[in-house]
Amino acid sequence: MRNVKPARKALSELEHLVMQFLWANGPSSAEHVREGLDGRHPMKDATARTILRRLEEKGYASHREEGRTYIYSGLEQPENVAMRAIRQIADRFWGGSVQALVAGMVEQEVIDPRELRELAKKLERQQERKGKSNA
Amino acid sequence: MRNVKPARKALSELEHLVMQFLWANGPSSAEHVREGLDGRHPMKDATARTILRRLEEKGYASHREEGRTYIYSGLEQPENVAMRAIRQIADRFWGGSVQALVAGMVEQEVIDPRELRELAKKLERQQERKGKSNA
DNA sequence: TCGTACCGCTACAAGTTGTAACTCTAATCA
DNA sequence: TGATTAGAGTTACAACTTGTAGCGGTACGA
Repeated sequence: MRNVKPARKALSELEHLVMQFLWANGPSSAEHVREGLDGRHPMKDATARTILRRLEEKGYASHREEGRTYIYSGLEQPENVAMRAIRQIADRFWGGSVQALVAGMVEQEVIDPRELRELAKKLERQQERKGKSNA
Repeated sequence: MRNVKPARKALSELEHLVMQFLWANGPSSAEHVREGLDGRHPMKDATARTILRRLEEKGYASHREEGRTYIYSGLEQPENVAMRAIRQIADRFWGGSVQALVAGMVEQEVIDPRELRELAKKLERQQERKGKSNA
């Protein structure tokens, strides 16, 4: 029964957007975030701060103080967060089987099997290299 | 830009559980659902009916009347619903690239590349057979 | 010293979620 | 036929989430 994950609270749309910003731009102040998202989602500075605070509460981000400014950064890599989401889907729809999930993707024509095989081959080679290098 | 999906409302935990029941057991009455989930999630019949009604409102289920009883069934296959979720993840984390998502799965060791290649091969053969049969 | 930048605290309306009572009606049983 | 019952519709409601932000305090720079 795989490691019991703390079922972290899910991210809302806006929280997600902010996380994406943090992931893309690295540690940032609230003002930096607000400014950076101004094109996509304008908001007041107070709003940006609220979102960042909530992200911290939910365990997705943390801050350090730099002078009087809070600099927020993502606690996890996006891949990690994504994988939790994927595993949840596998759990809910295929009793946790990731193989079944991938098979579903092919059946539903979300990915082409030929393409998938090519990709797998490439990834396999990559992993072999990695395996050798840190053996 | 793939067919524009109506961004269907997401399923809550309990709604999901009920959908799983419908998928696993086929068309069912409210009482049947309540009874079937009694071990996992006990609830009153009124609650079961509310959930089923909401599922219908959200477009996940529909009912037909059998005598005075409503028989609910899932409108979509679970695979479809799952795929929407997966695509959303791909969108959010990899700009929509399903390949990148799969690569992420390998990197995060959610699936083994060797295993993936085997699976891909099998699926490819399957698809070829299918292609031939309904050509 | 005074404005400004930035923080914490608090709020709030709208929506979601789980839970269910209450009511009405048609079939059912005595 | 009158009473019971099963199952539907309607309505409610508290807790929580989400987006949005005001307000007040404070430290720092001019």
